[in-house]
Amino acid sequence: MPELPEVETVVRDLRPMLAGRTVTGVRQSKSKLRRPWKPAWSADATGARIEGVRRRGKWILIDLGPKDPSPTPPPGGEGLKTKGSALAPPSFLGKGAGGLGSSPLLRVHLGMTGQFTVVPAGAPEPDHLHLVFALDNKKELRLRDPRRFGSAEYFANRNALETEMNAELGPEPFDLDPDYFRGAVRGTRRNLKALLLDQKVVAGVGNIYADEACFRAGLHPGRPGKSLSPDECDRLRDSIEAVLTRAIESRGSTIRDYVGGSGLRGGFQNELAVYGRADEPCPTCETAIAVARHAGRASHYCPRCQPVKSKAGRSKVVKSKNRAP
DNA sequence: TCGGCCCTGGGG
DNA sequence: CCCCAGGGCCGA
Repeated sequence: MPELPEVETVVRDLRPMLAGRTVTGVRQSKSKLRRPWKPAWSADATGARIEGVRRRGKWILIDLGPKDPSPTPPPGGEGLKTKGSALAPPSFLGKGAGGLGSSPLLRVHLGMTGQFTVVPAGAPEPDHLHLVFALDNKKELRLRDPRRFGSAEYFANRNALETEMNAELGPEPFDLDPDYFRGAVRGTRRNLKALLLDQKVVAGVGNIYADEACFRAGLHPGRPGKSLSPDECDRLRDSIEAVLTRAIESRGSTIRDYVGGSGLRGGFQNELAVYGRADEPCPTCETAIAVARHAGRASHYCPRCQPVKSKAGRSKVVKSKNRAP
């Protein structure tokens, strides 16, 4: 479900609702998410003030401040014991010692069907509700995920996690350096679809927007990266940016489960050119949209606007008829 | 590099 | 019943 535009929408929705709030409690369901929320984290997060909400690739990051920011800090400093579970004492690195820059944070991934929303406390509970963060304003932040491919985790050291994530994730699509991108694409025989889905090449693109970007660029998703000209790489880079930007403006695509942070569905599903439109007419030339399998995922493309481009004679001849209109 | 797997639910 | 689905991770 959630690719960059959807995650960005959730983040933008949540930010004003969460910033400055305090987590007053956490509760979880029995069924486990892909990366299980450890019970001890509930105590860690309780009492924390939410400083901000961010996104990195398809990950949601919720920055937490030091616990107990109340106007009357206990003299002993470490006096505050969390209620309930005293398991797994949190071992912070330099936390509280005057802002050493290693505050904790929550990291959430929505997987395929995750929903991360703020609702009034006590609102009817849907099924597949996995985590609930109670807030100090009679609202709660809920993580629901039917397929349970999503995750929520607590990290004591924000900087350490960011370093780790930056080692595993490529650049954000809006910061793509043309030279970097040309090199990443032209330096491999992997096809475009696989490249775009690889979070290490570009962070945040998923199946929907990979197909949409290839369409906008007029490139067949099965093309090997090394077969692209520098110019085609630039076109692809521009297309990625354009598609994601437009999708964010429409609050993402709701194929089935996706909703933003306030529970609203997206709108970009109505503007998709090829994704999910097998056999329907290409918006540009009316040719029936085709589906193929690349990198284990379905690729949707227009056989005419996105030719396989037989360079130097092999492969199939795509051009045959004179014209279609 | 790729297939399989992790899950649940919806559609044919 | 079977197959499919926005993602990521693991091992062959």
